[in-house]
Amino acid sequence: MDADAKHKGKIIFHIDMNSFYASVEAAHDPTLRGKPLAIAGNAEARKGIVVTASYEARAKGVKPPMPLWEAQKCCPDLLVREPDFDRYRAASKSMFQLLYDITPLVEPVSIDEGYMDVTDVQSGMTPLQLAVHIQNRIKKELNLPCSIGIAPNKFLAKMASDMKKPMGITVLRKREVQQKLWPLSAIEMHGVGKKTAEKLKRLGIFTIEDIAKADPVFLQAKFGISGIRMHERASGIDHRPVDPESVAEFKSVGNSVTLPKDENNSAELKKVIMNLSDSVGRRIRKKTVYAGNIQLTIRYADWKTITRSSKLPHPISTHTDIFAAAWKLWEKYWNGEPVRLIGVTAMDLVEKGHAHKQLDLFTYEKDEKEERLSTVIDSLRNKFGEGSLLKGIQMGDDRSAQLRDRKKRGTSLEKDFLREGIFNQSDSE
DNA sequence: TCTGGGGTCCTAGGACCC
DNA sequence: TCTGGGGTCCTAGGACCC
Repeated sequence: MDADAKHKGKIIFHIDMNSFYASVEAAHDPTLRGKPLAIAGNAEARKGIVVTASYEARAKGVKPPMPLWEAQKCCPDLLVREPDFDRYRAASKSMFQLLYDITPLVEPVSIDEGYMDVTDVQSGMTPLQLAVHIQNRIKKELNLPCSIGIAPNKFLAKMASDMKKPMGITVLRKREVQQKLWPLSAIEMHGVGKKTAEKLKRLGIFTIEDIAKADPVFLQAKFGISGIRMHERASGIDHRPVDPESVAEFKSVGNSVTLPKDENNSAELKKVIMNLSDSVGRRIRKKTVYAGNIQLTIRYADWKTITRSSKLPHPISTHTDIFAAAWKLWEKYWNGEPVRLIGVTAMDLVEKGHAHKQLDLFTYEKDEKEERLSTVIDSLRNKFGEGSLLKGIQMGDDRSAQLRDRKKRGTSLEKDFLREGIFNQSDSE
């Protein structure tokens, strides 16, 4: 790379889908179009929170994450749909596929947003024309609206995509930072939330301009490394590259549930922890990683939340092992009071190939067997759905009885599936 | 009628080791 | 007799984002 190229500015896009879940539902069901729509869980199951609101709903004051009853109060004709994540994942996949058509330098950030580094894209178009082209394709082919920010780095691109919604395209040049960014209040800065904004106010800092003009040493003293970062970002500086690999680098995989009612029945709670362990196990096996650490989250009725984790002697991936670890934490730390939410998270994830390094042969073979059985059961479930096999897994308290049960059900059918080549099918999603 | 579920990153204290 | 000072690992909590 020559000296000129090194100093040449980058061109970064931030693509931000507008009211993504609501827009996907409207694309799917024409009767929802142009109406105030909220995507929210079941209120009876205490999941009645607005996750996404259409712009028509936002105009009436509906704003996630608002309790559904509150949303209905300010918008009586609000249409409500429960989230359909499979549908959103499919739409997301199509959307990113369109972006990959332009360049491989795409970094998905979440289901509905991502960065692109289009510096070296040879399209014969200006960056603005390219953005219009992308926005049009997403609208035409998927019937979904998005906003695009164009800037020399990720932070400014992100701030730019926020400036005009829905269906906006905003260019934010470095030299426009003072005029376009500085007037915004501090909380509008990506990375500054409610708590930090309040603390900034107490320090006499109200706008992004105030942050940029504050002494970075002072900010560091008050906010640590985040203070330095805040100061840089407010000045329009952000050196993070667009990293297409970052999607694959999972740090943790967890599942949690808010229970229909506050629960202190031990048997019920045990079932919940089994289910969570089961689904976390399936998800990490699908990614072919092992967990070196299991974390249990308990939220009590009064909203007080604790997390307890423990590093494992060796990495695990089966339902049985994950449950055993989570249950140990539960027995040690649950204070016996009614519980609102439980979560199980696999952390310290390691690639399959590196997981068994320091194990003796016996443990290794035992693990391989268990894991193979888990994989068989995963396949059976994919094929026949939940239910038939789940019973066997969830009922027994005795671990070896469970294993025998799984083995009996698994191995007899394992051959059939090998014959059908089900293990060679690649996972969708 | 309070307040979902999936994550990442940072901080801070204690244990432990040299 | 009045006791340093790093460095690393582990754990818990909290801020923030979508």
